[in-house]
Amino acid sequence: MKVSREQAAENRARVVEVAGRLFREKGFEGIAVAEIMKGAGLTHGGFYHQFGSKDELAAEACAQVLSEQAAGWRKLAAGDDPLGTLVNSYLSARHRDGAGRGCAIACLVAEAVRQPAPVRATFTKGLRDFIEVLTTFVTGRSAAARREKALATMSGMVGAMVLARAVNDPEFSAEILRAGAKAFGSAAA
Amino acid sequence: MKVSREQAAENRARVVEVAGRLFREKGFEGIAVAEIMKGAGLTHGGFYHQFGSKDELAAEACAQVLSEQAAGWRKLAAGDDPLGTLVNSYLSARHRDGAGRGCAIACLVAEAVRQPAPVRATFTKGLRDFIEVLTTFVTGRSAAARREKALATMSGMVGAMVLARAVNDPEFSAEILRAGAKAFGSAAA
DNA sequence: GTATATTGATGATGGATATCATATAATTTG
DNA sequence: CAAATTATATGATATCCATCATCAATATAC
Repeated sequence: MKVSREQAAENRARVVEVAGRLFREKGFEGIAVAEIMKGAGLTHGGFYHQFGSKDELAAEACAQVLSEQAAGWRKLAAGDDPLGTLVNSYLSARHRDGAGRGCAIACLVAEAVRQPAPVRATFTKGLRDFIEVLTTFVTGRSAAARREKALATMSGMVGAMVLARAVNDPEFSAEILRAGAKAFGSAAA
Repeated sequence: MKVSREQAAENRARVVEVAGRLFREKGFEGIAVAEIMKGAGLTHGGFYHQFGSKDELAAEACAQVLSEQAAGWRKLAAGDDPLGTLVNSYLSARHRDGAGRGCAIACLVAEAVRQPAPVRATFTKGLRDFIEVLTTFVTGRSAAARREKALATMSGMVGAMVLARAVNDPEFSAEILRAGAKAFGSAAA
């Protein structure tokens, strides 16, 4: 059946949104197109009227998620101690346990390597944005030093999060997060 | 056809070894049992006489790879500046481009979350070993401080490696590795 | 209001893959 | 050297999944 333009656009947006959540939760290969459509309240058949392929949806969903995330980070600049705030919220149990609503990079980097070009390009751009924001949050003598610090901080945050998620001992996992927050959360060089 | 006991044991070991390489290169879900067997010069049929399931092989292959890796790290203790040596070799272009022979954690953490219990347990144990070794490489006032530093260093190394691999711009990738090596490679607190 | 276009549903299709039953052949064992 | 054992091969089965052809229904265009 046909549906109004607005309705169709809304449906499409919902597919992208659901895809963003499910890809983060289950990985690119861990979720089927039919499941995503079902999650959006549709059946799998109409998918190819709206998207060229699963990979295309993956790229679009990632772009969406990454840009929202970057916007969220930028907002922190207005507040107090942006770096500490960011790192503490990033390396929180809440973020660890809510992958579907969390950082796309932490969920999907490892798989990104094997994804087609558009997805990799999207990730690269997203990471550049994050680094750019982080550079304004850290302190350092020179611009180069701040950029280095931003890169190391991003690496530390992502690494600590993936490790904390992988480990099957809650106490060990919490320890990883605490150590990361302490090491990466202070703006001083 | 039948084959001598030694031959069979050798074949089995080769399957584990090939699996270790291919899982690291392609991920747990990115490689089929038949491919692994083919890589070991066998056909897929005999697989289930040697292994209970693909997951069982995954756990065994990971355990093998992780323990070899930990042994390699321990050897560095004898040399000069073990931390610097380790971090520089870990965050090298060679390691980035040779996932099949590199750190199993960097290749597979993100997927580990969704793996069955034995695989997760293997990873957790492997990570504990790495942290233990790293703790002896770093400096710090107290044992607790050294352990914190070891955890943060491990997070930083893994994070920098996965980011460097995900990015599709060689220059950006190299920059990530350089910043990581500089930030995490010095034994001082 | 009728015709057309288009969204979404239903249901193939083809490929891939894990797992397993059975066949084959060669090694042990007695 | 014969019999029993067993490692590997062949091939089947069942499931899953991406993609697509076709159909039904209705919103938009004329």
